[in-house]
This record gives sequence, C-alpha cells and structure tokens, in this order.
Amino acid sequence: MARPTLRHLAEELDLSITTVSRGLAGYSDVAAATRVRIRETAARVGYVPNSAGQSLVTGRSGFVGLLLPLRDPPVIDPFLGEFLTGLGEGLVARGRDLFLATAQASQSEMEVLQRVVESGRADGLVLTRVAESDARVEYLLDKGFPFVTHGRTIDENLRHCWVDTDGADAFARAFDILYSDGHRDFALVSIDEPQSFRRFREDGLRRAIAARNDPAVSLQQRRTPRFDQQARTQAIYDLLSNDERPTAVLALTDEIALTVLEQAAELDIAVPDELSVIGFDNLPASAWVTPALTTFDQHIRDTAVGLADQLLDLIDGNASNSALSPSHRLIHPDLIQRASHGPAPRRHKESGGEGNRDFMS
Amino acid sequence: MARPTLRHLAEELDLSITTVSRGLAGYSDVAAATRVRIRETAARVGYVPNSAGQSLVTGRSGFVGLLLPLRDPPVIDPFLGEFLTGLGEGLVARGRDLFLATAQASQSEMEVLQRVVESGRADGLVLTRVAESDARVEYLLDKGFPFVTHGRTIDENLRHCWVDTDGADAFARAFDILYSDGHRDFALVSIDEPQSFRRFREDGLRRAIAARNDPAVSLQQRRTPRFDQQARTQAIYDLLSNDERPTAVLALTDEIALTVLEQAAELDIAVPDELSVIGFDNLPASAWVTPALTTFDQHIRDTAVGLADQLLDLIDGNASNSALSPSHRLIHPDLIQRASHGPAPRRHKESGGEGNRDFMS
DNA sequence: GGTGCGTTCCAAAACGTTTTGGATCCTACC
DNA sequence: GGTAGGATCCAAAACGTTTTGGAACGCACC
Repeated sequence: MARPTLRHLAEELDLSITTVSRGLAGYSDVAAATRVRIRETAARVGYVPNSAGQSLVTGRSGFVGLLLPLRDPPVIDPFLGEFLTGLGEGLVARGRDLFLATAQASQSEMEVLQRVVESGRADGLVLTRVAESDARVEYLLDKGFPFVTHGRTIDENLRHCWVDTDGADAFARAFDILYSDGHRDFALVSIDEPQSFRRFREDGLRRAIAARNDPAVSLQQRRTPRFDQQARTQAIYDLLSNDERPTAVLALTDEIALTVLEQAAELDIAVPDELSVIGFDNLPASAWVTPALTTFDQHIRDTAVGLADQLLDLIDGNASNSALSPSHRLIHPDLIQRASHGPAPRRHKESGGEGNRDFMS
Repeated sequence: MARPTLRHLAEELDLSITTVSRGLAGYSDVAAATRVRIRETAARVGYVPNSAGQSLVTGRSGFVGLLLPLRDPPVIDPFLGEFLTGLGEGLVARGRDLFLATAQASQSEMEVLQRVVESGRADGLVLTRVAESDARVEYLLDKGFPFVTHGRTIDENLRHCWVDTDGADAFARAFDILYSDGHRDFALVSIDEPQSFRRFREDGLRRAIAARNDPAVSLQQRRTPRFDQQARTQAIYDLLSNDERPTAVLALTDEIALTVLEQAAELDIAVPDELSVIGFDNLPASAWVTPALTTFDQHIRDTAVGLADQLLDLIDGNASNSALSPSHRLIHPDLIQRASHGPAPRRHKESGGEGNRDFMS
C-alpha cells in the first residue's frame, strides 16, 4: 500500500474517519480502549498524517522560512552553516521544520518574500543581515506576518522582534584593551555598505574613543566595497605603508583582519610587536593563522536558537504580540584573546613624553 | 483582505473557479481576452496560489528535503553553507524550494526520514555524507522514494543516483606529484569512521602506490576518531616526532592537514623544506595559513547544483528511472597548488644510493 | 433544418485532514 | 417509567486547489 490515510485506518478499524482522527489526537471523546486500538494500528502501518491536508485545514504549514540571499558575485556566507544548524536545532525541538527560500539573482528578494508570505508555505520568517533600513521589514510589518530578524534596523528598533550581537560593546572593549596597552594610533578597516552591524560596531568604537576624551588618540578609517577583495587589500596596504601607520587596527570582520595580517606580513611588519590587530567573528581560519587572531565570538548558533524560540513564541502565541511589545535580545560576544595584539610599540622617535607625538596631524 | 483565493478572484471577475484556475495556468480552453483579464486581476490583488491546496490535489509538495544531521558533539559541517547555497541555486531555477529536516539527537535519523517520506512534505530527498553502507539508502530504495546522494555507498554503486568527488583520483595525483618530487616516505592521516569518502581516498592512494611498484616507497597510517581533535593532534605529534618521520603527509581532509602544519611548527619542522603536506577540501583557512596549504577543491557548490538537477530529473521524469539506469556523476577535484609541498629533503645520512634507506623497516 | 464541430465556460468531484454539531446508547436518578 | 446526563461515536462541512466530463452556444456545411 502506498501512503496510508485516515480513511484506510478507519476502514481497517471499522471506525469513522472522525474517530480515528480524534483518537490519534488524544481527545477524551473516544474511549480509552478504542484510542489504544487506533494508535496501535497507526503505528503498525506506519501512518503519518499528510501535511498538505493538515495545513489546508489548520492554516498552518509547520514551516518556518529563511530567505537565502543569493549574491550577485556568488559569495558564500561563512556563517550560514552554523546559523542554519542553530535554527534547525531550535525549531525541531518545537516540532517545526525549516524551509529555505532562495532568491534567484534575476528576481528581487521582495518578490520571493511575497510569494512565501502569500502562498502560506511558512508560518513565520527569519530575516538575516538586515540593512540599516530594510524594505523587507517594512513589508512584513505591513502584512502583519510573524517574523524575527538577525540584527536590528537603525530607525525603528522597537517595532519587531530581533536578536543581535552587541557589536558596539565589543568594539568598545577592544578599544579599551588596546588603549590600556598603550595604543593611541588606531585604524578601523570596514566596509562600504549600509549594513546595520557595521553601523553599530563603528559607533561603539567612536563612542569609546569619545569617552576617553584623550586628544592623543587618533583614528584612521578605511572603507571598501564588501566583496571587493582587491580594493580591500589595496586599502590595507596603503594604510600600513603609510608614514602615519597606526599601531592598532580594528577590523570590522575577521575576513578583513586576516587580510590585515597578510599585508602586515607582506610589509614585514611584526604582529603583535609592531602592530596589534583585533577582528570580529571568530572564523575558523582565525585560529589557524599565525599569529592567531584575537577576535570576538558571536555565538551564531545560540543566536539562531534564540531567533527560533522568539519566532515560535510569536507564531504560537498571539501574533499581535509583535506590535505590542516585541522581544529583543542582545547577545554579548566573547573576546577570544589570541596572539595578534599586545602592548603598543615604542615609537621610532624616543620622545619619552606623552602628548608629544609629532607625526600626528 | 487576507489572502485572496481563487474564489475571491472568481467572484470579482464573475467567472467560475475553474475558469480562473485554468486561465492562470494558461489553458487554451479559456478565451484569450478572459485570460488577460484573469491575469491582470490576479496580479493586481497579489494572488499567489495556496500551496497546501495545490499539493493536496497534485500530490506534489514543491519541496525537496535535506536531512540535516545534528551531531552529538555539536560540530558544524564546514561545507554546509556552500552546499546549501548550491542546492538552493539548482532548485530555484526549476521552481522548487528546499526544506531542511533536522534530526534531533534523541530521535534517530531514520525516524525523521520516515516522517518526511510518509508525510509527503517533500517530493524528493538529498542525502549527504553517506556511509559505506547506509541504512537510509536502503530504506529509500525500498520505498521507491526519489533521492540522490552526495557520495557513493560502497557495496552497490549502481542502484541509485549520486554525485561524488573523485577522491581516489585526487589522492593518486597527490601521490604522483610527491613521488616525482622525490618523496618515498609517506604518511596518511585519516579518520576512524566508515565514511565512504574516506574509503575512496585511501584506496586511491594505495592503488597509486601499488602502481609505482617501488619497494622504496613506505606508507605509515594514522587513524583517529573524526571529532576528537585531541587524539588527532596526539597522533600527528607522535607521527612527526617519530624516528622514522615521513617526508610527505597526505591528510584525508584540510582540517587534518591544518593540524599537521600546526604540529610541524610546534616541532620546528620546516614546511615544505623538511615536510610536504597536502590536504583535501580547500577550506578557507587553508589559504590563510602559513605556509598556505596545497589541497584539492571539491567544487561543493557545483556538486550541489548537480545533485539538485539530478533529483529534479528523477522527480519530474519517470521515477523508476532510478531503478533502471540511475545517473552518476564524478566530479574532478582541482589541485590547488600552494606552498606546503616541495621537493623531498636530502636525508641526514648522505648515502647517495637509491634503495639504501636504512631507517626503513 | 439537421448535423457536426469548435470555442468557451462551468458544476462537481477529489485530494486528506480537522472540527462542528449532533446522534445513539447506556446508566443513574427521581 | 420517564428523564437527564455522560460516554462514545459519526456525518458532513470546510480548507483551496486541479481536473474530469460535460453544457451551452455559434457557425459552417450538407
């Protein structure tokens, strides 16, 4: 027999479809003995409810969707695997499955979004990599569709549920560590795109600098397009071969930090003796490289589990909960101290004094 | 209005549900003018067919499933992101979505498999990381359910569709390169688990050695549990601090190769001058590490696209195609020549002669 | 005028499930 | 003996779609 249905069970048991259905669901409506009989036969023939039938009548698909952004240059998100594993873990614990909606390069992400929402293929959505202001968020809020985001938007942080990494705090901590180690000449190497994670990390650094209120502190900034490795390498090369080379570099991501290490090696700049580098992400490569990169771990997997929980609360509870008091969670990244940072080098000019750093503008 | 249905459209257009449905599907039995009218209104109200209704009547869910193995120690598959991106790419091009079934640690993977197959949530399945003999494959063959696997099983390669990397060939090539560079003392560092990719790679190496038929060639082997990094490091340390240390190490995976590089550095063994190392996988870390690792690129993304194509052919075409002449594809990995391999070092004993290597057993 | 055919439309059934609103029978109680 | 109420079961409707098997109409042809 192909797939057994409720009707097959009903016939075999000489019961009605209703009774079989309610027996399986455990309603007190059906006699205990009958319930046992039903369950036994169901188990024996390996009955599994057809999900299309189920979701047609319940209005629930049992799926949570994730929009998979297919980038124009085919770049693989290094966190995707970890993130998905976490989502899967969080979802399966509460009986849902994950569904990946891939956006073709040709059609816009918004079209895919609409298709998913309107077709009822998913009961809720997870959005990643939100932009500072994000059209997807607006659309979903407008539709009243349950969703959570990994990362915040800038403008209106309170209108929907999110989980985010506290990048501002991490960058402030990184700065404090380096400052305490005597560094005064900083550089920030970042990207050229209005991603909100960039905004928070950069702001965190700037606020930490401002809080010190030390005129000796200088900050150079370099921003290049996110997926243009060549431009990035060039910018870092320029930064490091500069007369006013910084003694400490904060990289927006490990990917950038690794390039900093590479270019430092290229220019025979000793890390960490002459240059301290701190990244963010804790990529696997960061542990293998020499010197091993000091960085922050985002706990991507935990973040994803948290997002799954948040979303399921939204779906299972009252969906309008989102509008009333959306849940937010800021995850505290862990500093992974490794070998790429250390005390500031003595400057070439042995001036001794503190505020007397003539190479600064 | 919530989600518009065919009935809403029909009422608005003063047509029957049938006509609207067939108009949208483009059947010739609705007048061209009507068809245009239908399409216009559908687009205007943003009609998207409800997928539960659709799949209930068509028997197709529109989903392809992937079983996500949740490992007991929570290890993240480093290829998952790339693999999924490829799958998504291959599927979206032909109008399907991907669905991830996570297996809880508690329930066995087989239970999840059965649930997916019987519930009709997926029209086909992708299996990864097949074991030398795999219960999942047996089950699906038995059920006649469409599926493809990434990797082959050992025993019966011809009963189902697969795409695999030609690991045997890669390891043979790696051996030939090292042999031509003068290496005679080899080691293979591998895992302790009956994964079929291990089998093929190891066999490829052994056959290449046999083909040379050179009694001067020796091969030491080390196998440790797959996810026990400590045991692995220890085994590699032992191997390299051994009196009869090899001059060339072939690592089953880059993850292993990186540990070899790490331990070589620990023991002050210069790579590649004193030790050549070749890996397999082309992990991102392998490019960043010093010396950069020579390895093979598996083209995971292309592999995944190929799997998607194969599976959709199976689903859309005749499913029994699988039994008659299942499609196989062997992907040729690319050698990525980097800095971790080179000519064999002169041995300490300057014996000059060829077959006169007294430290060998 | 009847026949046949092509065009355009539609009512109804079907997919498999859950839920609603009883129906039936039995027991207990007055 | 009649009735209330509990226990157990079920027929039918509903979810939204696709497909089957016509129906209705107009036109051309003999």
